[in-house]
Amino acid sequence: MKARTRAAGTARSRIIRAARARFASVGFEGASTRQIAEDVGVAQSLLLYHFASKESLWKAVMDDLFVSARARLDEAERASRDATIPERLMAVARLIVQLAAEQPDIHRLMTIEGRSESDRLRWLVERHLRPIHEKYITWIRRGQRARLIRSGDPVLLYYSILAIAGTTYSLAPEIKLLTGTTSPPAPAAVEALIRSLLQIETEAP
Amino acid sequence: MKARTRAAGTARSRIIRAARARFASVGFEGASTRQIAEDVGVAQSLLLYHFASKESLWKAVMDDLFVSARARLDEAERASRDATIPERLMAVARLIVQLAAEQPDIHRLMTIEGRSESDRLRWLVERHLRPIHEKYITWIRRGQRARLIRSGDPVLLYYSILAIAGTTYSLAPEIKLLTGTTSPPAPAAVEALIRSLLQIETEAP
DNA sequence: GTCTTTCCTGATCGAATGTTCAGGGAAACA
DNA sequence: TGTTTCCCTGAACATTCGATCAGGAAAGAC
Repeated sequence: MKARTRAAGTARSRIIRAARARFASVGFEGASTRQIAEDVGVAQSLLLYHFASKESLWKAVMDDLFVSARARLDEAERASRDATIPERLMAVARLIVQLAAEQPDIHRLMTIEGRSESDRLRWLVERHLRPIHEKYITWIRRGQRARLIRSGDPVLLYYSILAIAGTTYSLAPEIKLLTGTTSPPAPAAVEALIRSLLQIETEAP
Repeated sequence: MKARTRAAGTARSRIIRAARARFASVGFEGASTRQIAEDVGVAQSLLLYHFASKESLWKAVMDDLFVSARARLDEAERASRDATIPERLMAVARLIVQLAAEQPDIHRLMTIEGRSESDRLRWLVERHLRPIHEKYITWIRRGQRARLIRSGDPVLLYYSILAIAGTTYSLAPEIKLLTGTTSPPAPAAVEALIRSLLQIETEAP
């Protein structure tokens, strides 16, 4: 039956999607494979058939996340190829805000893992984070040399961009409880904030 | 014996300190009472003698954290009583950065809890967050009316301050792995960034 | 048809989870 | 000197954890 094959084919990806949500909300240690399996509606042993271990599942979640994110980042870079460095950086920042708004899980997963020097963090840094981060930190440095971006530690500036973009959407539940606001800020507002932060002049019309 | 009484007196607070570290690094669900007890060097059943349950322990950790934080915030407010609104806000921001640098656990705990609408988050919002946040969001609004602070959603601005101050120090392990830098940015640098964000003019000398 | 491969389930393992409880031992009070 | 109160421990509880394994059902190859 074709439906069987298709259901089997999607089972793996549905597991990844459910696992991402669980890992993002309760962390790696807090998430249970049984819970994830129940979310998907399959047997718990199926998770360990598709992924050798809980840790393998976590890595698969991260790979899935970053493969698509990096593809879109590359696209944003190509599209802004002819712009100035600060505007290229803003193009990337815009996409980061957009990604954070679409999938707040990304920032949640990152902030959960980034706080203790674990083997998982080491894996994540070497496999995904370093290639991305180092490039944009270099961009910031170049923009600063040209006096088009505010001075200061480039790493601090870069992580501030991630922080603003991420927390705005990943802390939506907290903000909702606090203010009653159900709709999060528009990406354009967050982007404008980042522009203030970097002290990048708005382009002349 | 006096030493006995004193050791007993500190046992409770040592448990709170160890629990804070565990909750901050692996989250509520991921932390185990046995692990915490082992960190302190006491029997696991002692935790449930001092605190009725794991959740009570978590609440005690949060109370301990916010009682001292709010005391220092009040002090910062009093010390800047005669300044302008933006400068009062910056005085508070300076303290927030300082707190984040001293105890990155605070931001870790908050970002772990703030991402899912749980009973614990509801408790935290009503008991601690609302009284603090609403006040400063009002300050921002007043500063905006006087055109001394950049326009835009006050809640977004407020959470951006928290985000920059917090992630800078709570993601120290990630940044260390990425850059090799062992010493985190100076609080003054982070404060200057927040000033840019809010577009608050530096005081004339 | 049979054979092989792939996907998936149920039962089960030892270890670890939060919680309960009976009781020990030191200090405080009578 | 008893007696009560307060810290604290060790054993035990049922439940849940990640992981293993035998085997079944479906699809494709021959």
